[in-house]
This record gives sequence, C-alpha cells and structure tokens, in this order.
Amino acid sequence: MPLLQGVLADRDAWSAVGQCSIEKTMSALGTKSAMLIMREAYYGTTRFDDFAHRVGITKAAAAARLSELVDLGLMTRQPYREPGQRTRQRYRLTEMGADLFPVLVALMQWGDRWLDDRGGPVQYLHRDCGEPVTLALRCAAGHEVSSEELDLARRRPSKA
Amino acid sequence: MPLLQGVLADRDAWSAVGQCSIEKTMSALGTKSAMLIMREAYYGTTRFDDFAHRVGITKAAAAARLSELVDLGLMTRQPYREPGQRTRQRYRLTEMGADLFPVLVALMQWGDRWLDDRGGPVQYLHRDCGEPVTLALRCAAGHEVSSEELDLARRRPSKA
DNA sequence: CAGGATCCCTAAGGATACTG
DNA sequence: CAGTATCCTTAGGGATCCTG
Repeated sequence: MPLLQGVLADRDAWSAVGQCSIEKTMSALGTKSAMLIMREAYYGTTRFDDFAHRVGITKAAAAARLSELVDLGLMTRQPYREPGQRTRQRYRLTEMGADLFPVLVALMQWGDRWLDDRGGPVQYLHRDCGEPVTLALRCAAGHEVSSEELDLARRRPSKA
Repeated sequence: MPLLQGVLADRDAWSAVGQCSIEKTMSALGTKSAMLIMREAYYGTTRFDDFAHRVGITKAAAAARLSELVDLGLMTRQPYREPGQRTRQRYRLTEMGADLFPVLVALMQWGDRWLDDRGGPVQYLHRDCGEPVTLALRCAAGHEVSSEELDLARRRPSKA
C-alpha cells in the first residue's frame, strides 16, 4: 500500500532526527514568500522594490526574506550604478538558486491541476518546439519511471 | 538574464493577485510539517500516533495538520477495526495527495545536493533496473528540456 | 531606490494534561 | 490508539515612519 518500498524498518532512526533533506529544505526556505521571491527571480526580477511589490509583501518582509536567501547562497547582491545615479543593489540567482527551479515547477504543476479550475494561468513551453513542458521521473538508465515503480534505499557510499 | 522569457510584460496583473499556482499551493500546504506528513504517507505510515512520532511534532500539531490535509483532499480518514478491537482511523493518500509526490522529490533532490554533504541519506531507485531516479523536465514532444530552454506563456484555452 | 526601526497581529507548534 | 483542551513561545508578516 505504501508508495515506496525499502528501508522502512529502520526509518525512525533517520527521519526523526533532521537528516531528511525534505525537512532541511523546508526549514531553510519553506515559506510562501521565499518561494515567490524565487519565482520572481526566475522571471527576471532583480530589484528590491520589484520583489516586494510583485510578491505582495511589505519591504520589511522582502528585506528579511532576501537576506536569508543571500545568506543561504541562493542569491547574491550585486552592486551596480546607472549613469548619474548612485550605487544600487541587484539580486541575482546563484547556481544554488537556479537549481531550485524544479521545486517551483512541481509546486506550480500540482496547483495547476488541483487548485485551479482552468489548469493554471501560465505554462512553460519548450523554446525549440513550443510544446508544453512538465516534470517527470527518470532513472539513470533513461527509463521513464512512475511513482509506483520506486524503491527507497540508503545511499550507497560507493562513487559520487 | 532571466531564466524564463515570455509574458513578463503583463505579469504584474496575475502574479500579484493570488492567481499563481505556486502561491496557491504554498498557501494550502506550505508548512514543513505538512510536507513531512506527506512524506510519511508515501512511506506507508497510516496511523495518527506514527505520524506525530515520525514527523517529530506533538499530537496537537499532527491533528491540526492531518485535518487540513483531509479537508483539502490529499488524505482520507478510513475507519478500520482489528479483531477484538474497537474501530480506529487510518489515514490514506488520495490521488490528489499521491500527485504531490514530485514536489517532495524536488525538495529532497535540492536538499541532497545543497544542504547535505553526503548527498542525502536515502535515494530512490527504479524498481526494475535499480538505477537512481531523478526529476527531469520534458516536453510533450518527448524532448528533455533544460531550465534555459523554457518559454513562459499564458495558457491557451484551446484544447485541454 | 533600497532599505532599517518599531509596533502589532496571527499561525505554527511545544508542553502538559485529559478522554473514549 | 486517537485524539481534545489549555497555555505559552516564536517566526512571519502587515502598517507606518524614517534614512541614505
């Protein structure tokens, strides 16, 4: 009946003590506004006020969330100066931040299907062929894998 | 520079007013304990006390989170009775709940890479071939798509 | 534009005790 | 086992005002 089979027996040992990566990720940035700030970053937003306005939070909240994201390493502050203006800051995604993208896609995909009667306001298209893009599970051998075909295993220290 | 190109111009209109599916999803279940309860459900946990214990929250918190998940439709309460015992409740995933799985995988995958020096305590394997499983972006035409090859578009009402 | 400071409100969640 | 009830602490976040 469980979706996953595997190391269920000794699970209590690691799932309860903060080893779980889901827990770590949610602890680090499991707030709605952090996710929405990341969404804005993917859409190209770089300026402080734009983040605050487009996410729909106060500047105080935006400052707090952005600082956390910078401290965690998902974004960097980049000073810049327009001609005749004084120096300002831009926020840019790091590789660590860009790598969070699948999380946002997964959240959007689920919300599109289950919380929006029209299937969601926007979609992602493959630039080359124009077809809609979705997330899928794939194994290293190249097989498409469904949720029911998964085994759970402790990570083998072998290799990287 | 933005990861995504597309309907950026009129974005303010929909992203700020709660249309965004990421926002809806995070509003509905964007708490750490809700995600961890879902993780436990995938691992086969069905009993109230097991959820509370394995997620590491009090029974009060577990009751609150589980009730929300049931109300939202991700889980159902299922009465059962063991021989000689009185009726009890089990919590089971609905299709809506099972469909959240990619979100958990994405969160885990990111945490494994960026928040855990050993690459995460566990991994998912394809039951048939034993190879590790990861999430990937794919378009409807079958192409593997990278984050840089995405366009953003309003959903076309045409077709489904 | 890019914040910081202050005050207040609300939701999540721990601790503890009690019920069927 | 499956909860409910009460009390308390903390973090997120709104509102408002101020600074460089």
